[in-house]
Amino acid sequence: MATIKDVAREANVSVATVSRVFNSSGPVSEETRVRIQEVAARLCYSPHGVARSLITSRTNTLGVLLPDLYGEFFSEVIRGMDQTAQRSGYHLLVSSSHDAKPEIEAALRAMRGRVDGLIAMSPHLDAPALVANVPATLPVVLLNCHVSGDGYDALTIENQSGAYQMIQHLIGLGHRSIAIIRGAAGNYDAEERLRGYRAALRDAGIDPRPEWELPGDFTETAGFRAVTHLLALGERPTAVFAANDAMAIGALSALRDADVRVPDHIAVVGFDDIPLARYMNPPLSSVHVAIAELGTRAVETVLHAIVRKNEHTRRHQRLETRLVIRQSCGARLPSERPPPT
Amino acid sequence: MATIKDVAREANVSVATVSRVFNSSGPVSEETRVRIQEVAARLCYSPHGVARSLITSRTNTLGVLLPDLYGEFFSEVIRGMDQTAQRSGYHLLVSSSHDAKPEIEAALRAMRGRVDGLIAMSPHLDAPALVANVPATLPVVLLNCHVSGDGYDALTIENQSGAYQMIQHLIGLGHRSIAIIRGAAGNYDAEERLRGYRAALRDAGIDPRPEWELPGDFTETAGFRAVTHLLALGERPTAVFAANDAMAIGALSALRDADVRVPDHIAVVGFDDIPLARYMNPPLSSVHVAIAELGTRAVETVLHAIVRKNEHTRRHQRLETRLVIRQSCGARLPSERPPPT
DNA sequence: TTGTAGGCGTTATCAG
DNA sequence: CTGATAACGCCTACAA
Repeated sequence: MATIKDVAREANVSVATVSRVFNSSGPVSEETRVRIQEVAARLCYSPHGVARSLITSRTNTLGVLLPDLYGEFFSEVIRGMDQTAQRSGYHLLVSSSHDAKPEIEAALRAMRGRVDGLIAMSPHLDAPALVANVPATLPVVLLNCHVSGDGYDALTIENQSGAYQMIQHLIGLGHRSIAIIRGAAGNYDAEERLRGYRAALRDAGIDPRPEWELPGDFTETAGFRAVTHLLALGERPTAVFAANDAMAIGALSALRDADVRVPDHIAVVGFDDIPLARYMNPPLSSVHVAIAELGTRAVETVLHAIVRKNEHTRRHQRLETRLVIRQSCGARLPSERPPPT
Repeated sequence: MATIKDVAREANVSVATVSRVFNSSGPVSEETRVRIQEVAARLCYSPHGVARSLITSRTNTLGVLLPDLYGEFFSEVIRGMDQTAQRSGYHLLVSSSHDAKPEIEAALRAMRGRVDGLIAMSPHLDAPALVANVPATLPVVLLNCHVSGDGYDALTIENQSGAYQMIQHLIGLGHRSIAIIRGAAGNYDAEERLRGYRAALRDAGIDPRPEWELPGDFTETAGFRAVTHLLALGERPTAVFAANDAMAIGALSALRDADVRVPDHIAVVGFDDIPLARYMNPPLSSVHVAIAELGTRAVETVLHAIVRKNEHTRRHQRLETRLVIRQSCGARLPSERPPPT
């Protein structure tokens, strides 16, 4: 590969001048500028990112640490991040599928010196682990994590109120026996959604039934199994709240196999409102989360911390949710159709 | 951040010795080794990746260029890539959502000097664009692209035979009027799947019906619209082949809305066999593609080209597909259940 | 407007 | 076993 020196030699100038034209960082006569650009084009020269990073100590790269996320949630959040990062000339260094703590810490260390900022979404991540494994000066945004204090920027979904509203909606439809398929153990979102579920029941004066709090892990299979288990129980709830849409889809599938009709015999609702939700049979009622927006906001926040370092104040942002009522919960509403555009 | 110099000074050794213990690249007495490690731990030192890259000219990073992919296909392919890359100590620099050619070329250039290899999945990418924008020495793997000659490693799905087999299966079930919902215009996979569809009809002596080759773009919405359009036509096919599962799901949704029963009134099949396919109502027959495996193979190939540079020979690999028959196509088979594990 | 030279943090090549 | 020292490719004062 051609280096800045090659270009300088060919164009009969110094490397400094070449650097100037590539960074617009100083006066260069029009004549030499075009000559240098021609030579550069001919030699297929473009600045070596790594070398540039070393001297400027900016990598134009954001680290993204993700857990073992499946399906549309993953792709949507990455899409949001990438689009926003690209607009500001940043790249994404992605490291995913981390579920064990030592693994995460290793990934964290491996990113050292390679990124200007970090977005970490990991249920197993806490402040001490961060302090020990990332330089204190590196801007970090915690995504859907437990946040302790305000040592870091944090961005979470309004899980609890979302779940609360959904359960409240079911109660409003007359349901009093409502099961939940819980998210992965130890997961922050899972815990908050469970909290919202419990609070809504309590506030409606409905006694909690531990046997109706079914374990899950956010996969379709878990939803399928939970419902299979549920149907084997003596008494059956009239509604099921899955802590995410993937599990709700698994639940729908199990109910269909058992010839239990939705929503006639049992109502099913989910959380996240992934794009597919509206195409389910029946269309799935869910708690809408702007997933791509979550990625966008995370990147915006970390970029702000990087670019406007001094005027940046750390804070905890929460992403609003809203109920999307379709047919799976039995509410009689004007049916929803895909967007006309 | 502490540098190698700081450690050297604190430990009363030269930087060379510190470098040796961190790279196990030379003899160091046990005594000084532990001393250096202690100092390094105390100072929270870890080698600066960028600086290391500059001298070793290895970044331990793979560039991944993706189009505007949606849903599970995207997440699965990234998962496969990341897992494989991690195992070999490589990172993934991801750049996605590229649909316009100039955009792709810019992304390509921006990766220069930042990656040891490149995996590019882009319908709009061709050999000249690559030659002009990436150093000739950079190992490149083309994913699901048109391949011209053997200038690059390439990895594609057996689209045509997969589609052929699926149509053949439908014909075997007695269908003779089969529509297709096509993939995005100009997309390589889309074209090949269409080719397989046409070939299967032709070989069965069935005349092609241009009005049953519906346009699509791989989204659920496109599948929904295509079916809506189809139902408005005078004559109606007895089976619909969607060029991917997302469109098949949209199709199912539209049929349900129109009270057309699947598979009784019309058969529906997809392509890709995304994890969700088996949870559809009815469970979706599809052409199975090992999506994560696609990512894995791509990374393995590019790593081979990097690590075993001299003994690497470029080639075109094709990923096998296989038919997964569930209920949406009306074949009477033992019903499939989610895996017991 | 242009050139010179120092240094970013490492590793690699020599000597000792 | 250990230590100087020269790269790696680039940016940036400072000098001309």
